[in-house]
Amino acid sequence: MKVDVCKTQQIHPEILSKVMSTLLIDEEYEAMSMIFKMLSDPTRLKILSALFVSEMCVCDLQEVLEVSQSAISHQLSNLKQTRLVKSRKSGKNVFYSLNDNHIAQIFKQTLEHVRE
Amino acid sequence: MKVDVCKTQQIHPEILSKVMSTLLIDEEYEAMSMIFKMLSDPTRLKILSALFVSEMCVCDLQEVLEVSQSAISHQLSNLKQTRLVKSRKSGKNVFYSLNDNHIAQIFKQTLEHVRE
DNA sequence: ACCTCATATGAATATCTGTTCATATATTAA
DNA sequence: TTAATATATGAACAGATATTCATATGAGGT
Repeated sequence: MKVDVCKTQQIHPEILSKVMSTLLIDEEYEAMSMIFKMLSDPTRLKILSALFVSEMCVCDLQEVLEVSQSAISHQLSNLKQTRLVKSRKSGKNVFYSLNDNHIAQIFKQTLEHVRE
Repeated sequence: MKVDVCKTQQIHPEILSKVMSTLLIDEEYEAMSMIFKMLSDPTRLKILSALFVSEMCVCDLQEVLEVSQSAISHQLSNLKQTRLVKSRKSGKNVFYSLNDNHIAQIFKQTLEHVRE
């Protein structure tokens, strides 16, 4: 049985120590991956990019996206739980809006990349 | 059976048209979500943040991360297929490095957000 | 040629994710 | 109160994903 361990160990000690010293703590990687996960679905991306323009109620979002009301509600729930959006009630409607300044920048930067 | 369609339609026509005109094409959302998906896993994030510092061979990466060689190889393969990293062979080693300038910026921006 | 080390890869598996369907809740109008 | 609209939500299901395990490939060293 082959053991899954690098035998040589530390082929490049200088690089290793340099890299080790710049690594983040696990909690930071977890937190970042959570945000990226929220951005990794086209439906949620569309919702967010709509909200960049204006706050919107679910019904309006339904007109803009081509997705069922239920699917939109579920995704809004995800976005809210991770604090990317917030909501306010007004009569029968619930209006959602961005809860995060950084997201638009991250979005923009990635769009630039994609368009290259 | 309840039909999943908003009856009122266009509660806020001004907002709707404004939002519609700024929406991207589906291919762009797909492409962006692909990139974010690559950033949405802690193992891949660690790999990328190590590569920000220096190119590295798989064996070195294994020292830095606490993940099996196989898992690292699989993830490097994913990162390579989506063009986030590139590789070069040197003897028994394969060195991986970043293939994308934007990624570091996106990473940095998200880290700032997380640390707020 | 043989052995060893570094890396890759296919299959299997467990977990996670997004959508749908059905239904619940809540607000307003009649 | 009853009906209708807007939104939320739980369960079920299909598809995606990350890891592991076993093994394959490939390059050097002896």
